[in-house]
Amino acid sequence: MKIATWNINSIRLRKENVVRFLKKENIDIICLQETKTVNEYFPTEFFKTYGYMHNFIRGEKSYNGVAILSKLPLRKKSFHKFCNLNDTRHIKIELQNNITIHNFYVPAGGDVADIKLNPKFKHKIDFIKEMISFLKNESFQKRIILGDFNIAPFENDVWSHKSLLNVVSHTKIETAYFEKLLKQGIFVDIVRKNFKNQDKIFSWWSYRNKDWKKSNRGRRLDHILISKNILKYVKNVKIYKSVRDENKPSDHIPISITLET
DNA sequence: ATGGCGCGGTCACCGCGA
Repeated sequence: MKIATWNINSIRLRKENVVRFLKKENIDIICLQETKTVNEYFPTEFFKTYGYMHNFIRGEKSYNGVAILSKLPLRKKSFHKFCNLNDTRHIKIELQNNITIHNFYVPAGGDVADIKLNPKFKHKIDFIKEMISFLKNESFQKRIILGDFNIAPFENDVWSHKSLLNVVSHTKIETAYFEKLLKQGIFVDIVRKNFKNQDKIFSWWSYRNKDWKKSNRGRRLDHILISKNILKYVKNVKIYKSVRDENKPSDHIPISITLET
């Protein structure tokens, strides 16, 4: 079973890119973020023609939006309204093998890393705090927590640790909460675990660089965390850097894990 | 030190991303 996560930055604009990736990599379940459309405009039927018969889609106009498209049956579809808002930043599904998947789109947090000065940063911090308590309260499930967390947690998850310490996504406030999430949820950062600590790993490169590959000012903002009780099922982890080179790409790239249950 | 680009939409400017 191969599961991927990808911040697609508009599903309507990039549905062909998604299909190309799904076919090439033989993905069973794709979890998308920033779909940026209401459910009625989501290309649900289009993905069914490629075998993704099962889905859980939760979108809104223009902003946010999460979706899970699957070849395998989904059961117990649900979502939680984080920060008591109606924005579309979370869905949860359960598979027939009892593994649950949470798909998250965490708020970006604006420019100023101060909850008193910047309501967007406060929203981000409140969201993560609630994520920690929400996930802690789900007991003893086999879980995969994935999506765009908008946090680059470790030194080699950014192109320059020094330059980004005061930049939202890599501040100590955020990275400490990420580590708290791992600890309290008893989660493994399976992507980081598959690399050496000193390896630079990125999942996002800004559109604003002339040559993203040459400047390589990336960050690892997208994550796949797994509960420790399914660590033994993990057979492979992949990051698809070449996808950033496609025509009209998303600024994020997909990541996948392969499980044998 | 700043700005760079790209998305959707009350659509040519604006809010937002990070």
